Amino acid sequence: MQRVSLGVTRVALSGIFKALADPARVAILDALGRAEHEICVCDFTSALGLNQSTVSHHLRILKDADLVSSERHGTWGYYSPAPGAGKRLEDAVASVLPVKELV
Amino acid sequence: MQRVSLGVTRVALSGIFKALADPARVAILDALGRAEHEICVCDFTSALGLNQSTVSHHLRILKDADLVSSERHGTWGYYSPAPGAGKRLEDAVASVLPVKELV
DNA sequence: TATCTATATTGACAGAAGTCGATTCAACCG
DNA sequence: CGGTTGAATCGACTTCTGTCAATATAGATA
Repeated sequence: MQRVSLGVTRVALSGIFKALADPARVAILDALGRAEHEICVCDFTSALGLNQSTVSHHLRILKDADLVSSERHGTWGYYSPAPGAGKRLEDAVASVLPVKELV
Repeated sequence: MQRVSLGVTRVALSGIFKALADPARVAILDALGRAEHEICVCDFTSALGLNQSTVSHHLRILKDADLVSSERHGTWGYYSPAPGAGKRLEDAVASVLPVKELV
């Protein structure tokens, strides 16, 4: 029986992945990534076929995970990918990747 | 209100991330990635402080997601990262990454 | 055969997560 | 001021998930 070492930040790591562990949030992030400009909440409710409160809920989870950032213009709330979100995701994946497969 | 396009495979994508959305599974994958050789189930039960059936449960989830592969030697079950798991993970992340941040 | 051992599966339970309706909040406009 | 509108929050409900104890399975060994 060999010794198995446990990484220190596995809870934090799984937290990032948990933020992506829902089809709606993947769709949101994907749309935000492709968009030329910021997207408002109301755009998602129709596109996702979800209630407004549900969309707000998913956006807050993505924001808590620092994957998106929000900005308020009047009564509209606009969302965009958070700065550095890409790098944080890549780092998260790299840390669970098989060592041999790292270049 | 602008049109928002939805990717086709968002359920599949979120499924991959869901497999990583638990600290125990992150630890398992991380350990398998660093290990020189395959690791048997019994190694994880002590390292993770989890019941044997719980470890089996997590391993099955990882296997269903094609992230690990298993092999049986006698009564022992040995696990290792599935071939191509790294690439699949990288592709999954790339598909939700902000386009601008892709090199 | 019987028995032991490592793993897989099943059943049950508590807590987490997704969803919606209703309400509240904040900014705009009469 | 009051009313409207887009978004956030709250409350309730259902479904999903992680966990363990108990049982079943597969292989080794006597």
